[in-house]
Amino acid sequence: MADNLAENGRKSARTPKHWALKDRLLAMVAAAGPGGPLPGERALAEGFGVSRTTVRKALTELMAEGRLTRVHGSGTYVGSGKVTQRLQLSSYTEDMRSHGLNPTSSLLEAAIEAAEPELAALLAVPAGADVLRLRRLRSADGEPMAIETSRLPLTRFPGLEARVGDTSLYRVLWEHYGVELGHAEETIETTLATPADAALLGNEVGAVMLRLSRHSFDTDNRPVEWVRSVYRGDRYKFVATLVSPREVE
Amino acid sequence: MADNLAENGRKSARTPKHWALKDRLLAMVAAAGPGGPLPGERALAEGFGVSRTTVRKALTELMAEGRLTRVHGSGTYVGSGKVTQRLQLSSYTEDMRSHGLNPTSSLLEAAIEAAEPELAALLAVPAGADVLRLRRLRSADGEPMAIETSRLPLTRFPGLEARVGDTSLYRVLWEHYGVELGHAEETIETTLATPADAALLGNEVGAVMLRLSRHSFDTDNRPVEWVRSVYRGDRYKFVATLVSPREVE
DNA sequence: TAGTGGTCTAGACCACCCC
DNA sequence: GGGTGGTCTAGACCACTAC
Repeated sequence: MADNLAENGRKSARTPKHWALKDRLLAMVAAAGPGGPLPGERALAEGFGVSRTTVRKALTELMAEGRLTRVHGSGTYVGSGKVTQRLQLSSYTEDMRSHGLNPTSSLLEAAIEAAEPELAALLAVPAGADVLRLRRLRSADGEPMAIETSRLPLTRFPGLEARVGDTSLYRVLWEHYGVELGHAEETIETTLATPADAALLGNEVGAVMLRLSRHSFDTDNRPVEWVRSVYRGDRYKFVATLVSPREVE
Repeated sequence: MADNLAENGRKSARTPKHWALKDRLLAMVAAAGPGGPLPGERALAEGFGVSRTTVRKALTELMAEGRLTRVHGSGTYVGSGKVTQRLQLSSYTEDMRSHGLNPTSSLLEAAIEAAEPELAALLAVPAGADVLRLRRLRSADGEPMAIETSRLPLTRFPGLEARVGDTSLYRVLWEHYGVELGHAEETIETTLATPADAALLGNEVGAVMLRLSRHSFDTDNRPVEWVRSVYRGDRYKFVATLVSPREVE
């Protein structure tokens, strides 16, 4: 068996210099240990006999893989690996705590907007209806991790804008409106950090990100929120439990 | 409310030239229409009055976002957007068909290996036990989309290596071994295309990819397979349905 | 063979951090 | 001020495609 190997040699797996460099850099990463510093880019370029551009390309890739972090005026350091977050109907706070991290969340913005037609359809309100837009910066152990923008229909949750603060949004929904989440549709894709993302997350523009879009429904199947989040691709992975259709019933 | 805006101006959202370029390129994309060609990189550089390096950086980002595809000796073309795949215990084939795409799958490799300790633990077999490794290239409408590597315990499925072919693996498991999948744990994260990935997928080395790792169990809760896949980040997004713990019971 | 994208270089200048 | 990362340039050469 195993010899329809799809033309092994022909489309040769060429290894660019920047890719090969990664192995040598990884050795330095191992030597430096967690959080340890690497030599500067100019020193690396000279040491490896390549251009600084090539070194930077290799470093950028290692950063995207979560092996390194770069701090602008300061230096390049060994990264702290990825955190696994479960895709579930629970709060960010609980989730981080279960990983032994200290989660914080700062409200960047809370504003009322008129629903665009698309958003209106998602939230089952008339176009132009009042919608509360919440924008949060999520951090863990002081490091910015994700930016999350939620939209909720104020027609269903009158006065909600005055009740959002540091407490869990889902708790507010339950205690003040008797609403409990039943299910959600969550989409995951890759995206790149915009200048605004990069400024908030201490990232580079164009850094690899994971974009999640969540459409949540209550136990009566009515839409509750529409959330778009970007998570640092070098710090996060997500895990979901899939069940057989027969098991759900 | 809404004025703990986290120092709006200070960490200024600088917009690099390559990022600004994207808007102008996007206009050309809209004009060219689906599949249409863009001018060559040298022409773009001259036209926009920037270096070819900067043009390439912008093009690379647009490619990562699925707006463009580049073909080596040929040119740059308007991309075809992302396909949404549902995270569920179903076959790739069924999933693609439901999107009106014509899925194909070629077996790159089928080999027997001795289970490393980690893999052995995942498959609940003794270390060193025979494991069948299957490597497939998944395509849709002729375009390579994903590389999938599955490992199954041959101790549980004797003779499986002779039964894998073009039929669905899950069908073989059911018809010959009476095994049906019950649930799976699926992890999603970003990664970059290795030289081998790039050669198979017609990609660039370092292109943004989605890595999925699936650990599948049968209806008796015994592990059935361990699968690692890489999907082109510019072509795929995934969607999962989340249910409240109370609903599952 | 001519044109396209893919890789790499050497060097410049800017923005930021730390002393 | 001196060092670090971030951006950009102009140009060279290679690999691949199309003719």
